[in-house]
Amino acid sequence: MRNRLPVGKTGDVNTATVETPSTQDLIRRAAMTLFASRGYEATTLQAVAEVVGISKQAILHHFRSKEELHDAVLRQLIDHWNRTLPHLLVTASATRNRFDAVFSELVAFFQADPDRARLVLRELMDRPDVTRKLLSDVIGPWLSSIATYVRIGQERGVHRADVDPEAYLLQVLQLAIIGVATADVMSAIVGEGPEGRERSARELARIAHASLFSPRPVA
Amino acid sequence: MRNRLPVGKTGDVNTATVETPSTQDLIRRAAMTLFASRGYEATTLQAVAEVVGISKQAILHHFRSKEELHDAVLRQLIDHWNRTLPHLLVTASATRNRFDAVFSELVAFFQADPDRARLVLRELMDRPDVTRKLLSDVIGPWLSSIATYVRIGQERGVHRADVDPEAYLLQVLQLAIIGVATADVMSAIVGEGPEGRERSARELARIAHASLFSPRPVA
DNA sequence: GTGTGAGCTTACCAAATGGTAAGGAGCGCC
DNA sequence: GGCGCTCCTTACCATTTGGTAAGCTCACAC
Repeated sequence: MRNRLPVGKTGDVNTATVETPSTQDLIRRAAMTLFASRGYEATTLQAVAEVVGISKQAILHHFRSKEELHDAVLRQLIDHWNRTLPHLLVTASATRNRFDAVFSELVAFFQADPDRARLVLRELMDRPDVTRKLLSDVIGPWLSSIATYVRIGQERGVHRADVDPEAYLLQVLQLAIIGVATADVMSAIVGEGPEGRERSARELARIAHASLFSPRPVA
Repeated sequence: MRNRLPVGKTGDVNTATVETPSTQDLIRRAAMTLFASRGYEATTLQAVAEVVGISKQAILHHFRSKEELHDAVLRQLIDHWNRTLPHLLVTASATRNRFDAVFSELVAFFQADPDRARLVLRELMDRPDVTRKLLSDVIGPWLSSIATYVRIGQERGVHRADVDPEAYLLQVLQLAIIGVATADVMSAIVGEGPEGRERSARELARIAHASLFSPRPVA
């Protein structure tokens, strides 16, 4: 028997302190990594089990099926997003240069765990119709909130008049996602190792910025 | 027995005329679609066979293994790219507004068959290390050629000085790819049906343009 | 007509997959 | 001590997977 630490009745909400991660958590994390890097179909329960160091059936004890595990992983990602959102928006209103702050937070969210970007991308490709709704719900509020901000900027002449706020934000979001998801491959073309990634990241920020803000009249 | 048309010795280079597609072609096309939409692992030979309307073993008659089929599909895509490249560059030098022409050609290449974008994206995610080399070889020349063009524009002051040409082009390429690959899902958020796609496409072009060209001094 | 060979089919297989059934080990509770 | 519960294991299973073997059939060369 493993994992018989004083962890409370398993299943109750974590009591905030940093505990030894439960087996469920370990499974979720391993599955996340594997789903993200190999895809759902290509990921076997066996592979997840080996990463965690338990038997395949132990997984099926915690999650009734592979699909339920998949759902759990996804829900965790969404939860994380929703928990990060407020912080992101607070950053937005607190800073002078709001947009750059929000944008770097957005990129940071995915860079903090590239599996997030990869997983989102996989979902977009593997289950377009399901993901469409999901994405609408999850990023919809975020989108219209920031879009409003962009529009205000447009009225003030700070933002380019020809920007389509929603479309623009979606493109930026896509860039952030694919940038992180394929960072290893794509940025390697532009330069070896961290240098390439650095250049890619910088250029990404530059593009997002330059295509939003009105050119300063070089007084 | 099927496909016993006057198709010449199978395997010889197509004699240019529009022929009844060979079974090999049909298999390749079906596989392309399935690989692109479901991924390599999730695509079974059985599924390909059903699309084509033959038995699974017929596929294995034409391609020694699933992997060989995969290679064939990829090679076809690369060939197509290489055949389109010259046309793309000719367009570049023939037009006044070179960049916009090249860019729209690039997008058109993927839009002409969204499976191309999806497949590239899959490769990037599923086999990063293999794809890194491949991509370097395939788009390397294209990249440095256009990068040079961007640099010339920079010297003339037409292009923004702070653009990192290679990094910029890669970002734009990524945007084109993901834009097409996830068009259905993402653009649906911005607007229903073709309207959303229209807005997304326009915004994509705008971003690429605005982040490259120097702001016109609004004389 | 008689090979010859490409194109395809039926029959078959070992391996791996997701999932079920049943049972054991350790803990808290009475 | 016995009960019950969670956690996990071994045993097992039907199905599906990519792939092999062998043979049928038609078109064409001779």
